[in-house]
Amino acid sequence: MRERLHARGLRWTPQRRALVTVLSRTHGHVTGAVLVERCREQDPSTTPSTVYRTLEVLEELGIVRHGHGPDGRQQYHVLPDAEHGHLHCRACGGAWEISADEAASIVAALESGRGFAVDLSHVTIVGRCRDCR
Amino acid sequence: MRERLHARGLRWTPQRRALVTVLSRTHGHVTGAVLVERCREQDPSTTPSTVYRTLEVLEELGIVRHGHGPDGRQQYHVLPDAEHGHLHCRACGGAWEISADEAASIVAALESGRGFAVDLSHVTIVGRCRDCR
DNA sequence: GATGTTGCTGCAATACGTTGCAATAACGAC
DNA sequence: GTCGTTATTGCAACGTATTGCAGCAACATC
Ligand SMILES: [Mn+2]
Ligand SMILES: [Mn+2]
Ligand SMILES: [Zn+2]
Ligand SMILES: [Zn+2]
Repeated sequence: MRERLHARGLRWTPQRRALVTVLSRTHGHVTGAVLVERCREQDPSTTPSTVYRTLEVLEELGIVRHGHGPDGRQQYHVLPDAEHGHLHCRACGGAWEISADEAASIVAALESGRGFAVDLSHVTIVGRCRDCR
Repeated sequence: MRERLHARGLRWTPQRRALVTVLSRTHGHVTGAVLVERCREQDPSTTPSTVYRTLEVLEELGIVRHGHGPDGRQQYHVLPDAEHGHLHCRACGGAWEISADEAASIVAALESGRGFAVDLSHVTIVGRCRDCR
């Protein structure tokens, strides 16, 4: 991490170290607010603005990615095995991942039809799951 | 409007009348915050909570639909001619609509593969447009 | 180890939205 | 028109996220 930051003229600070530690212990998806809270557990003096700004930096480095839940709140995930989108059932609150394969249809359609490059990590689709219909 | 509400045991209040008036003059997409602002122009005593709660009611009635911009903020649109999704370029801020046809691929894939019913109005896809690549 | 540069932090203010609760008022019934 | 029921409002507090700015500190250089 330290080297990745330095390579871009950025700095390795205690606050960043704390967030990276928190992230390394995180699996699956987390909201930004939860990450702030977990950093506070480590260091109660943690400020939200610093956490959110650090998350932006880490996203630029490709360490994390974010999307938004059905309510628009940020959801982060760390170093996913494979890029994927997100599926949420409005009725039961269930959440699933959309694989690149599954999304290939729309990604290809927008690519060839409009020359548009889709950010699959940021895609969230909301609706009703089989059980809730 | 009055009858649609009464049919469900709901009430036709001045505050709802004001929002409906504002909406009737609205074309395309608007953020929730802008709607609050426009209601305030008509009646400065307007409260955000009332506006947002009324928007929920109107959405249940099918009068409006909402999605979220790339930043997660709410975007409403009134009685669209056809249901559609939303496409945003992260670089230039450009926005386009995704027709039902264009989205048919993914909607069908999730439907047949998982029995999932997609809410296309709520779909927002972010990435880079042809010009910005 | 001291010094200068400049990226980062913390603070305070702001924006957007939601929620609990007590008071209000729309509505139907008489 | 009056009255009772209960949906709705307005308020205050809270949750989530972003931004400008002044002071601080990580880093490279010597
Ligand atoms: Mn939503
Ligand atoms: Mn986003
Ligand atoms: Zn469900
Ligand atoms: Zn663009």
